[in-house]
Amino acid sequence: MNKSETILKSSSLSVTAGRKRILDIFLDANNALAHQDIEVKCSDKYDRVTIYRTLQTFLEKGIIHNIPTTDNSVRYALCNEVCISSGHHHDNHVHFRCDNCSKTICLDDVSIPSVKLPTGYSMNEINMVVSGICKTCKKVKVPV
Amino acid sequence: MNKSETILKSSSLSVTAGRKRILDIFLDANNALAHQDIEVKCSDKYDRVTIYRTLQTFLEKGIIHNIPTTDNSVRYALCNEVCISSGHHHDNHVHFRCDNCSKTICLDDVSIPSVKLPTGYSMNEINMVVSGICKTCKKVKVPV
DNA sequence: AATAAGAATGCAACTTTGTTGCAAAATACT
DNA sequence: AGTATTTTGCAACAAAGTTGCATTCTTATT
Repeated sequence: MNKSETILKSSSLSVTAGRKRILDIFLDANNALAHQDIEVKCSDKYDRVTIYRTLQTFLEKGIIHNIPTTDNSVRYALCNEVCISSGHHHDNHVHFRCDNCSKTICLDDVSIPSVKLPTGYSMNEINMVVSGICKTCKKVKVPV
Repeated sequence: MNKSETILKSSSLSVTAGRKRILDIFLDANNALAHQDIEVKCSDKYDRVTIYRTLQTFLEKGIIHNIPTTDNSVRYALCNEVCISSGHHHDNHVHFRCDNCSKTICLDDVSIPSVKLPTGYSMNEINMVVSGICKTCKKVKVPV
């Protein structure tokens, strides 16, 4: 039993070829993916609608989490083990979006600092997205 | 000369009825607005396309800034005075999204704490969105 | 292993959202 | 006021997302 299958079972989801494929795409990716990215990789085999529904299901089960963007293309990334097993989100890490290659990645080791909200506000989730130049692009494009 | 007109002129934009109207909508609003919100309020008078182009222009001129979301509906909010006059963004405040009323607001007084990125990453912008229950909703829905 | 119940998928049709080119209208400049 | 320049609205289109339903696949049970 491979990894994707294990994850699906532990989330009490039925194991289907489509779900395994999409999950594998996430497992292979080293960055967050938009719906479109996934569609490009497997729309020949699986319907667009299936991809929408699968992402929705994965979100609900806490297999993936979404990362807000300012360009109307929400990105999704695998949750870490703790998150998946507990069934709800413990994503307390910062996300990084590269201005050059446009990739979005989870900075699993950088946790979101706490903030104090004004009186009357109660906090549920925090999201933090930093943009800039990523490690890989910095190496390539040596600043003048 | 009213406020919207002043802002447009100081951003060296030609003053048109549509731009004034959209800017007034922002000035009246106490929360961030999605394209859709604006469309609802004035699509009878101004074309959808005009709204898209106007928001784009306002963004470029630094009159508004956008707030990332996880629901594919980017929201826009007025920038503060400093930001508008300087022509580029100094939005260093936290945004709050209420899970109950879905309104997104700028917490102008809460500034985004700094984070240390891993070696090799350089920072450009930071975005922070906190979700939870806002002041107004808290008052209304007394927790059991 | 066969089967039946339930879940997931694909398809079609549709709605909503966003984009582009171009002619008409409005604005700003002198 | 007249003209160059911008902005707008329209039309047509492209892309993104949703819904209902019939078919296929999974899973649990015998």
